[in-house]
Amino acid sequence: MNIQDLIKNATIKGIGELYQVDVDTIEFQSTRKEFEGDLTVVIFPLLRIIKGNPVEIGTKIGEYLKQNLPEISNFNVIKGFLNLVLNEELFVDKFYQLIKYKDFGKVIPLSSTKSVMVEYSSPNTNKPLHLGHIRNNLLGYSVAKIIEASGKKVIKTQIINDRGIHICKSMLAWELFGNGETPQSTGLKGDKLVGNYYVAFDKAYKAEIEQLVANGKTEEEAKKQAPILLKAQEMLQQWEAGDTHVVELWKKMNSWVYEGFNKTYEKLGVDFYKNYFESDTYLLGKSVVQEGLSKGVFYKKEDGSVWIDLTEEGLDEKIVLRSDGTAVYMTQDIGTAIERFNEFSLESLIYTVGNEQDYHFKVLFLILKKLGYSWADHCHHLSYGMVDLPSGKMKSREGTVVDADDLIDEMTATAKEISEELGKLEGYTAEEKDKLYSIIGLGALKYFILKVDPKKRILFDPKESIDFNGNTGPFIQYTYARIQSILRKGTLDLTLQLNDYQINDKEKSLIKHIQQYPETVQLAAENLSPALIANYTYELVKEYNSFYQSTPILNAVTNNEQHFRTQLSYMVGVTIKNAFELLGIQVPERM
RNA sequence: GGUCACGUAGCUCAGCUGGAUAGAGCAUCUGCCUUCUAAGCAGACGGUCACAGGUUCGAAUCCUGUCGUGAUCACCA
Repeated sequence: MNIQDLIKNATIKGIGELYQVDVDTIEFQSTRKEFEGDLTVVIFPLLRIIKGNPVEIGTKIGEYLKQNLPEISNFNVIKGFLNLVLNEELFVDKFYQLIKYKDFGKVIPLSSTKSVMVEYSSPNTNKPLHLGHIRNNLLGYSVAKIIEASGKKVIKTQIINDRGIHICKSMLAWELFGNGETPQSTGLKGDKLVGNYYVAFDKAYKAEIEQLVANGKTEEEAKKQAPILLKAQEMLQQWEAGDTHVVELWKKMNSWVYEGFNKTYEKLGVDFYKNYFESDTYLLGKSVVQEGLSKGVFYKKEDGSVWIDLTEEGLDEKIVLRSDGTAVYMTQDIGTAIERFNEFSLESLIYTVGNEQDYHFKVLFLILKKLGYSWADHCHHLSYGMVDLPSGKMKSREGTVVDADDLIDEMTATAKEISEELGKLEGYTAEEKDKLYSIIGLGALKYFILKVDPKKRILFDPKESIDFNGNTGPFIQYTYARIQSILRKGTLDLTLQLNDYQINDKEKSLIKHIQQYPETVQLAAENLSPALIANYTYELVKEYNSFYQSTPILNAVTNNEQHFRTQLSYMVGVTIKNAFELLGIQVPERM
């Protein structure tokens, strides 16, 4: 049990004894720095149960606790706040408990055999990944890690949108203008090559529209009648009919794309346990719709299309099956969700998808619930804001996207530039340096994105690139590297327990922070927010740096101080490493 | 127009279930490298928490309304 819980229980018991009342909720918080004390009891809420003056009540409780609990060495009352000063030995004891705990930061797995599925990335196969996907991937991956650390099994997955009109556009353009180009013949990454043809299609399409408009068509007509679009639509029909030539081409071009995606995923450091393909799932859900129809959850319109009426829930009517009997996006998602819960023993399912689909998921979960699936309440939409550029929204067709690979390379290059300027890496091989630049560059990028609350939009300015000072990944990595340097130079003995060691305020504060880590992980898992972990780590690092610079160097202090400081540094290092692992960020041994 | 999200320092962001005098970084200014890595530390400057009401011992936090920004309201995905 941690110190806080111990005191909490004792306080509740104490108040019960003192006033002969049942207390269930007591508000605790850690004492603010300006005041003396470690733990604060807020008296005000008690006034509802215990009549009287808050200061008097606080003093009475404080005196009682001081007399009866050896853990409490002193107390003071300011307004309605009872500040408890804890015995310092407690912190030292706690510290040695933490050091010995090998899986520090990880919650012991529950005996539950159920898993949490986290879906993220989910790209289309007609274009390369961009900055928006990066936010999605980092968020999804990190949340998966955090949930894992909170003691649950996690299944990471993506659903690849490998079928539809978009990929047909790329395929058609490749046939028309491609001259048989391949990733091998061009040296381009497969996803880049296919993306280029998507752009080529759009260019040709626009030219045709212009031509048609010049010939007297309205723009709307032109958009629908452009020959190249009609051909793409025809291709989609051929694909659905299983036309050998089209299917072969589709397989070939998609395989190029997957090769390219995998390289990007590898660079980003994300992975998946299972991939779903839309070409396999797009027919799912139709039978469920029939079932729902007979149950009266859905209804059929005159033209044969199937709908659900959600007006009672404050939403509107939503189509679930087209009049020609084919599936829509929603149908497919209903089917896929059911299949996933059947295939795996899932406790919950998390979709990492941008906030432009908030409405879609609200409806999806509601439909699943109406269909009678009790797990519908355990489906979550991990919604995140768009990543905007100073120039406005990213649009792949207009070439205003920030390409994922380019961005990663740029970050690495910036890391290199700054590192060289500082010249700390003399004596390292080129290979070691490159590895480090990549760790730092990616660390900067990942931290920059993850430290922001997922719900909020991010304004990303590629020109200003990313700061390496302040609340950034490299700053934290740097602190970690410095700690490793201390450990290399000093002697670290984790078995040495200094029970009579007198800790100072900064050491105490650091121990409090470290101790708080598992709670932060738990909280982050509940809120699906890596930002909590990121900001926690930054605060720890600030605290550590302040401690570190305010203390004399190691060989100028007593043996005991040396040992304790080395141990404390070690523990901060472990905490940083653990936290960054949950964010998918590597930490360097030196930098 | 309906619905949802967001609005905190010049800029980028924290602020957990309501608690004490609103917190960082960047930028600007002042100190600190013969000392374990100065990608650092200490300090100064900077706020009508969009606005107006309400709930209460107490509101940046909860509720209502207004304004601003964005998303969404397809037989697209």
